[in-house]
Amino acid sequence: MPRWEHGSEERLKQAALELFQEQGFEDTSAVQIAERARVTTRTFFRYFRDKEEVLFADADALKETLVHDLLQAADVSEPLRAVTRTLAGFDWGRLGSRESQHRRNAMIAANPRLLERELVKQHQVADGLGDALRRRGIDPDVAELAAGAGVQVFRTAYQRWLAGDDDTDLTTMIETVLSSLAVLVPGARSRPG
Amino acid sequence: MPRWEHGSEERLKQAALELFQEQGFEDTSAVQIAERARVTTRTFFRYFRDKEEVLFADADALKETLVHDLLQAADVSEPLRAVTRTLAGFDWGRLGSRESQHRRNAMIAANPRLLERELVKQHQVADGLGDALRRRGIDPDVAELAAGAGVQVFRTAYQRWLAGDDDTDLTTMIETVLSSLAVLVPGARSRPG
DNA sequence: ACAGTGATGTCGCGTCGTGACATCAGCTGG
DNA sequence: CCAGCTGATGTCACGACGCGACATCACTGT
Repeated sequence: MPRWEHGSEERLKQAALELFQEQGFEDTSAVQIAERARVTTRTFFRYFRDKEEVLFADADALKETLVHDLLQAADVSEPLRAVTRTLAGFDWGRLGSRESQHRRNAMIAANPRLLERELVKQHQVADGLGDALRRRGIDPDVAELAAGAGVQVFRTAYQRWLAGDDDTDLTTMIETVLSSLAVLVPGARSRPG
Repeated sequence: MPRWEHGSEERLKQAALELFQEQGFEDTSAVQIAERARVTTRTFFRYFRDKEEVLFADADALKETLVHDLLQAADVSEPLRAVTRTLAGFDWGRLGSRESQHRRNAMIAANPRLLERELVKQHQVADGLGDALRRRGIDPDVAELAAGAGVQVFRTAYQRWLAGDDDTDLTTMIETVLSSLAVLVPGARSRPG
């Protein structure tokens, strides 16, 4: 097998993000992206299902990583904590600076179609984590709920971290949000210390 | 203001559901739907944003109802229970027989685009319920988590009810799932009785 | 030199969704 | 009864989307 340059995908992604930044997502067409990357429109759609998918190119790999981490986790006797620990353990800086993640987030929030896609990706992560928990021997219903709630907790913490009013660590943020979940559950008592 | 027949919307909806049933969602075009309803394609898109939206025509009204119910709820001191009670209190039979809801569900599950839309609608319901809780004086973070978790619980219960292996009541199903959530939270003890 | 393979280009097509304007029915005041 | 208004629908044109089918070109190993 030849060592293809595989330059197109990266160039397309780069071109798309630039154009989204310059003129917004809606007002950027696949044709424009392809032109800037010096390929055909057809080629664009070979690499990306649709325009939306460019912004979520890493999501699938991210999911795989998280699932892998959870499968390797030392202790899953408390499923919800195992999930949040897994999410907290990931190096989110790999996805770019907080500033750039913030811009990406704003763009997604501003566009219904992008918001849909984001929810799907999060849902898929939750699904994957739930499946991982089941493979670790957790009861199916509990696994699903733990994964869902865990992702929910993370989402809240992540949004707060993105807002960046204070400089709290993402891990700490997750812990804070998680602890507030305890008061939700009937019969729960707040954690000591 | 004239008493318009307003027949088009209902006819379009009817035609669309028939065609989806007959030949699947993907293989049905807006043109076909419009033809069967004896209107123009343009008219179809005046009533529905897109093909997907036909299957979620009632979702917005449903959300409003649920939000209204939660705002009127007697007791929200336990936010999560308030949410699940609200969801359990709704008359889901209004959305059609369990059989027809099951078919609708299968169709959605089989199509990525429809799945996206469904997640969005559920998310909007959770958003609305979270907002309602906030207006009832619940702490914002707790409100968001309670709404999210509540919808999550409901979704699990609903799926199980749809599957219909046993003939358990939806309300009972919700209660069952909810009780299993308790074991998730660190420091929680299971409910007595 | 040759055939094989994978990325890309080319062409054509049906669908999607919308803006702009025309039309037609019914109602409303004179 | 006419004129004018209003809201639903039709008509037309258009750009964007996404994909199937096939051609082409670069590079590979033998």
